[in-house]
Amino acid sequence: MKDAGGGVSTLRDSLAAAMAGGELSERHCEILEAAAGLFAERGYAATSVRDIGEKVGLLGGSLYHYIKSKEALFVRIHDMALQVAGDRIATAMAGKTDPWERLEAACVTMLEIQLDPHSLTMPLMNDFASAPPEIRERLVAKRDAFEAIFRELIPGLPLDPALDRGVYRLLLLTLLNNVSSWYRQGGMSPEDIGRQIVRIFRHDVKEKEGVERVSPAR
Amino acid sequence: MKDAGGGVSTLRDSLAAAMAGGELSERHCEILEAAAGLFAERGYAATSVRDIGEKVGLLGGSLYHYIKSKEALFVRIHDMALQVAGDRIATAMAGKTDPWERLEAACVTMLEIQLDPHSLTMPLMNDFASAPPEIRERLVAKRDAFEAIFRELIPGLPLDPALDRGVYRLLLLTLLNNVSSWYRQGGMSPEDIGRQIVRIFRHDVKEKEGVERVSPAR
DNA sequence: AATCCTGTATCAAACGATTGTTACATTTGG
DNA sequence: CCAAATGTAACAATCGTTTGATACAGGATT
Repeated sequence: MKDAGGGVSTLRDSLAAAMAGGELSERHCEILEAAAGLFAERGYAATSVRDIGEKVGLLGGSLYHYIKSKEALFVRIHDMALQVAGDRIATAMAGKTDPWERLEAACVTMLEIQLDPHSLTMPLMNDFASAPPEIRERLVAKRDAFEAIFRELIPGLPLDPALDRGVYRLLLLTLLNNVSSWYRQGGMSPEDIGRQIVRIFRHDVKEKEGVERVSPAR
Repeated sequence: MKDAGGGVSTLRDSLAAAMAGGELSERHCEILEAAAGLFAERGYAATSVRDIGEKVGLLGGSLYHYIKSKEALFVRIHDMALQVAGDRIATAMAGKTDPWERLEAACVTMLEIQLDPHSLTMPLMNDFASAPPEIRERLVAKRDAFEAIFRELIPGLPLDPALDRGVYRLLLLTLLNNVSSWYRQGGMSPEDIGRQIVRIFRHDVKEKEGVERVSPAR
């Protein structure tokens, strides 16, 4: 797999790195990871601190020597997940120049992250609903920053002008964020699904006849 | 009596009809409607019975002369919303024969339902996560039945064979179900968005030249 | 070597708040 | 005056969180 420079490719990797750097104890890692899984699985409101504790073999109250609050824990996980995802997508796109290829790389990578059962991270990108309004603000802001990747990617596409680029971007992101709701292992691979999505979303501008155009790769 | 040809078009209408039919008291209606709004807004786990009571001007406990339990309330709302949506989409498609037109009618109608601030209904179609596992089963089953509309619609499309019809359907439904997460009033209309979606998803099979093709035998 | 000290990690138990729910009393309208 | 509608008040459970005690490690002191 791609291991570019710093090579952080999953939440777990990121946690391991932070651990090696001495910023995080092993237990701290376990807790973040367990919490990430539960939040992703059942949502913020439906996940109790005691649930998280049980998953790492601690009492609920014992977690508070590692976390400041449940909210802070959630926010932290969310931030880390976005960071990891952003980095990984960026490195996946690096090198590619063809706009559609770049888009495909971004989509496939995003799906690989979200659908990897071991990375248990990003499904919480859509859990804003059950989170307290105060932290929701923060989450939305961070996610918007993350989505800047796509905001920069899409203007470069030779897209059929009949399509509104604004909704186009929103629809694509909506899709990438929610495939996790029906994806089951054993069927199509994240890569296959990503390619299908790009195939659906690929509508090249119609080339006018008589206009020379060096067509990119294909 | 619900006449499929005539006019149940929102959850509120459906409630009004049930009220007129004597099946539901007015208060009962208010409660269902308020609950629908809150469930849609914050999810199942993050909505308390007292919240619902407050919205209709009652104490939490007082609701229990109208509902059996919070779970039953949720299931009921979910079922009604699906019923209403199914009926409305069916009537919107009635009459149309062209496959793409039928698809567009279904998509636009689905979005109109989900994005209508007065119908406050269907966003809970994706709130399975925070609902107790027992009722989740039931919800999934009902939703699958609802989605049969699309399962029947898509085989009729003259679709580019490079696209897998299975994921195609899933992706389309994912989109329709989640536009509500970013839709804000004042921008594009639900109809506009629906049309954009169909435009993106429209990939006709390439007709081979010289091959006569009559309407698909079936 | 035995003792003390300090800090971390964990548990046990409880706090007050909130949850879904119920039993009973009270109001209200016909 | 009765029945439906609503309030009052509490139940046990669970929530996030805090407190205080306990166990155990290593380093410093005696």
